[in-house]
Amino acid sequence: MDEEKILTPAHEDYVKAIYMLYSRGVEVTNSALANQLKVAPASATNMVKKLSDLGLVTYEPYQSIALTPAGELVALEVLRHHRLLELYLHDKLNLPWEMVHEEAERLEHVLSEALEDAIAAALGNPTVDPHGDPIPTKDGKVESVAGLALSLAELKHPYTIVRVLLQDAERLIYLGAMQLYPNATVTVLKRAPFDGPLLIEVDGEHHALAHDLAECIIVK
Amino acid sequence: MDEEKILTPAHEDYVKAIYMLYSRGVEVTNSALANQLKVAPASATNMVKKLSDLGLVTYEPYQSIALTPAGELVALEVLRHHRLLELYLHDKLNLPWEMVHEEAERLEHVLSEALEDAIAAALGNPTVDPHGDPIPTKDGKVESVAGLALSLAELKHPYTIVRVLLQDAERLIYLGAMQLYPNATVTVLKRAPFDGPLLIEVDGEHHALAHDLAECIIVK
DNA sequence: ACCGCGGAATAGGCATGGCTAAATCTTAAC
DNA sequence: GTTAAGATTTAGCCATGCCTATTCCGCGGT
Repeated sequence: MDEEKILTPAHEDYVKAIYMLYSRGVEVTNSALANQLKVAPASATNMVKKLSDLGLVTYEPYQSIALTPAGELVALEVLRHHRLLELYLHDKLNLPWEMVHEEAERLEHVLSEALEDAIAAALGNPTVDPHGDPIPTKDGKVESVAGLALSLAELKHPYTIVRVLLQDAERLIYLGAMQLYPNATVTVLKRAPFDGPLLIEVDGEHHALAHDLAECIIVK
Repeated sequence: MDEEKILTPAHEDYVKAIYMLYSRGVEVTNSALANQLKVAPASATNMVKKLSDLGLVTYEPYQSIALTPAGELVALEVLRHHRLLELYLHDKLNLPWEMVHEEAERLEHVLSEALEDAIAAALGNPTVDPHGDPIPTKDGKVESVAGLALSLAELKHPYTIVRVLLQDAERLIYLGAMQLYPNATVTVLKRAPFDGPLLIEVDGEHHALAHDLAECIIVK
């Protein structure tokens, strides 16, 4: 049951996207996938059928999609590549955190086992990437990051940021400008009603933070 | 005259191969290219026509192929990526020299400008890779490496290896086992007639070295 | 139970980048 | 000068992955 390694970057991207949607609690439909990957719905249907033939997903027409154990392993391997690369690019090559995602997006598909190991070793076998996302182990285990969204945090209580659930460069730059990085300490001073912005304090500075951004910041 | 950046990895591979053949003094024909890239001759003809349309090569049916200035720039950029990566993987990630070529072969196509710069900076803007091959500068200049083939070296005279003109892992492992790396000191003790093997001394050890391998080792 | 609407699947195209087989050109031998 | 061998090009095919247009399903409203 193991032929493997005939997977193209496209296969990997789909499997990864399925995993991401699923782990985010979204129902994995072909159109959700298409939307995530910025392709036409028909393209997703097509590829999902191929993944099904490869035994990486279970799929019946008009039903939602799920990864098989084999598919999950593939997803976790790609994710491991991605997050190791993000951390490496950030820590060893000093790329700013808003750049590492898109770089890793391309590099993850051409990373050999040997290079993966070398990178992991150079980083001291780390467990989280620069956004606080956990790095799966080689045998496909991910530790879940405990914490709550900043939007739900107790007022006037200092929290430590453990994770930032964003990839797009613009918003990461914006958060970075306020020093809202993992390990930073942040306090919510006031919360506007009706899901309005939060007044927060980071690094001695006060900022207003939109509610939807606060939902993406996980603290402890 | 500059639209660029619609180049696929395949385009880059062809342009690089044309540059390599040309710089090695081989006449660049479609079949030489096909042979170099391990594709069928017809495939090479096809792609060369596309490169010609892109203005990267000059080509008339049944004639040999040459890079245009634009094509040469592309080739040198790819080569810069390749050799920077080789050096980086070798020096910073401790991959053995026989592995770096094939790793770089895949990575070179997905290296952004920013990452290229970061790598070059991390290495201190080096000029040669682990095989002694010169690294083109960003503006497309290559310094030629002076030296002569070990097969032509004077007897009983110590030389320093400056370059090893091989990529395949097996032979690099073989040379590595004898410590025949760039910067190593080597002395030819005896040369067998009829292009026979050379008796050499490296690192206090005596070895017999086939003539064709000696031709690939450039010393000074 | 029926209808219709929207989401989902199929059909059919297109570009890339390979391939093989057939036709064609070059060249060198007779 | 002809011709045959070998290299080169053309023709036509296939797989990948994307697309648009069309058809089909299934569910909510009546």
